[in-house]
Amino acid sequence: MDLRHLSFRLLQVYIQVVRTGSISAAARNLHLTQPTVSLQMKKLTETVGEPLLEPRHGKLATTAVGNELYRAAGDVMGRFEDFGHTLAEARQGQWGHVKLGVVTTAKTIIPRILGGFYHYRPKVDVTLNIGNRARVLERFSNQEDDLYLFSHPPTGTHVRATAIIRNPLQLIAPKGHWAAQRQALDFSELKHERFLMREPGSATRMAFDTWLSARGLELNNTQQIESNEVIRLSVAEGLGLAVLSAHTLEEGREKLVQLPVQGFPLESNWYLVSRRDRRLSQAAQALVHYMATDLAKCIQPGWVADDLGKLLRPD
Amino acid sequence: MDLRHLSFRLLQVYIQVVRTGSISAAARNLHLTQPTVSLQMKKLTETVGEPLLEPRHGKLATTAVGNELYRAAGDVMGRFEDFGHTLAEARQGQWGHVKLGVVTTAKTIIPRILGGFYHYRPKVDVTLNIGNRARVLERFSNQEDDLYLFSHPPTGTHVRATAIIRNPLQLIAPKGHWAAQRQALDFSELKHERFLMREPGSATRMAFDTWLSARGLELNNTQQIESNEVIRLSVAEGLGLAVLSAHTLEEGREKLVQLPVQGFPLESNWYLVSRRDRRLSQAAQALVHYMATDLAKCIQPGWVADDLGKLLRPD
DNA sequence: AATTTAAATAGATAATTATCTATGGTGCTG
DNA sequence: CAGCACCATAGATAATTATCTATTTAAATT
Repeated sequence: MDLRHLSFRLLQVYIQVVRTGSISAAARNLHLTQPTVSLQMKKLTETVGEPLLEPRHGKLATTAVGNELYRAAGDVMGRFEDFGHTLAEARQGQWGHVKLGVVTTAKTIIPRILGGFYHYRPKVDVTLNIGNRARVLERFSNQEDDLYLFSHPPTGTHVRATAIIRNPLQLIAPKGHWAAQRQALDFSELKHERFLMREPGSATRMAFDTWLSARGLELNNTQQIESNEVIRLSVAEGLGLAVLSAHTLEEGREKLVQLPVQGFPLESNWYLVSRRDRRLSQAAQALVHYMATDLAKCIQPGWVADDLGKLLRPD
Repeated sequence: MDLRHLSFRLLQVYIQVVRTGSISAAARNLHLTQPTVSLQMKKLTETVGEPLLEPRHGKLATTAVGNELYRAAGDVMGRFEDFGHTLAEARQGQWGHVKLGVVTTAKTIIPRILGGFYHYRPKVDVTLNIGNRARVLERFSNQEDDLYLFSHPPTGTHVRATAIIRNPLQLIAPKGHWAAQRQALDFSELKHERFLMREPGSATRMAFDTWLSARGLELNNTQQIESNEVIRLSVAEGLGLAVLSAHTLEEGREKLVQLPVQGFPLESNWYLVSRRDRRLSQAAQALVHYMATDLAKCIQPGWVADDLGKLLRPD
């Protein structure tokens, strides 16, 4: 038997014929004409190579082989019905995978977002890829993930970026630092202090550098450290000052103070980034939707960006 | 999703693509060209309405939906492979149903034949319909069974009948009957005896009547009894003489004698009958084949008809 | 025997499929 | 950067399918 030319439709028709025991009745049920069904049965019989139906007591009944085929056909249709249901769920984003590329800085808020999302769509599987900006950028250009979280989104026409979470960059000093006594400070007063900074290319560093150069300022005592945590601890130990995302200061802030320098905290945001040239899976769309509507439930309300609705508006 | 236009072939191709992770490789395996497969994947994707494949690490990998489809496709193909095997068995007549219509007289040998056949083809299911000649004839004309066993097959061009078992009709008398003393008898000497006979239309009766009228003989003392067993017992009790199939005399012959009348036993046969206008199922062919080759194993060899080979020769 | 119902066959057609060759784009690899 | 391997698209065609209407044949019922 050559299965190739068997189609699901044919099996569907066959099942109807067997169930009704009549070609005409099957035709009526399927909104076909009687000859159509008759012909299809003929073709099916030829494909199988054995008689499938025989008249018995005025109805068509299956032969032994026909009955086996009926069972096989039923199993097969049932299996594909299941698939259809699964598919429908996937269509609604009930179900599926999302791959998320995240820059290291953002890793502190991610767990709360995903925690909330898990309750919203328990069957959606999220794979998280955390890396420094360079690695995530590379993943972005290789299209390895569905969605990305950046502080400074890459540029390009195929990039779709929406600010979702505010990310104030604070200027911090160790508790007891001289500048902490002051009511107000101008940044120029700090230019001889030592600053602990992330590597160039990191979003925090970029924002700070931009701010500095816009004001024609230059620092002459800096040290590069590649981890926000280490920077935070180092500042606490009195090794210098730093500009850090407020999110990394959630804990262990007892030994730190925020300096009242004009212009700080620097306002920046985290952006949810996707590629315009790639269709988002329904599961990914569900995540976007969740962020647009329920982010405030899992993030301190003050940190949520102003216009989350933008996420849902096509552009 | 509309399953109708899904064909098994398409799923087969899809499975290859998923397994090899490459359209070109799948095409080679299936002896198709690469664009063919490419196009088919496109069509399949359209049918499902969701992306199924995505490039990953230089190969094509399934999406979540694609993977579900792959599993469904695998299940379905597996199911139909099973069916294929079942079908192959049925093709060899390993398997299936045979319906057999048998006249009452023959019921004594049927169990032995079917017993042997059961060992030959244990999975073939035989349904036996036993009736008097008239009922079996009716079944024959309604095509209710696959094969029939008659003493006098019906006539007609669409009837295919082959003698398979000899059926000598013996003239019997009660032990101690006057005629039993004689070395040889002429039938005319018995014409005043009472004869117990089956109803007109039964094969035994027909054979006897034919024999009588060929010789211009007529009986003037007959009684009709519709059962061979009752006739046999009645003869034993001295109620008269009878002509009976040797097969019905297997047991209880102590009180009977066979009269040495010229021309007896009447030679007749049982015929295996089928309809030329109806294809025999493989299972039925297996039964025919069994009779042609192994009948001697379950029937006393002297009773097997001469040319069983005729069963296997198409005509 | 007449009527009704169901199945098969014939004949037709528009749509679809399966398949090809040829070509263009993309992304690795030496 | 030239070459290769891979996928996608275009364009073409012969075969097949799905479907119809109309008719014939067969079976069942009055």
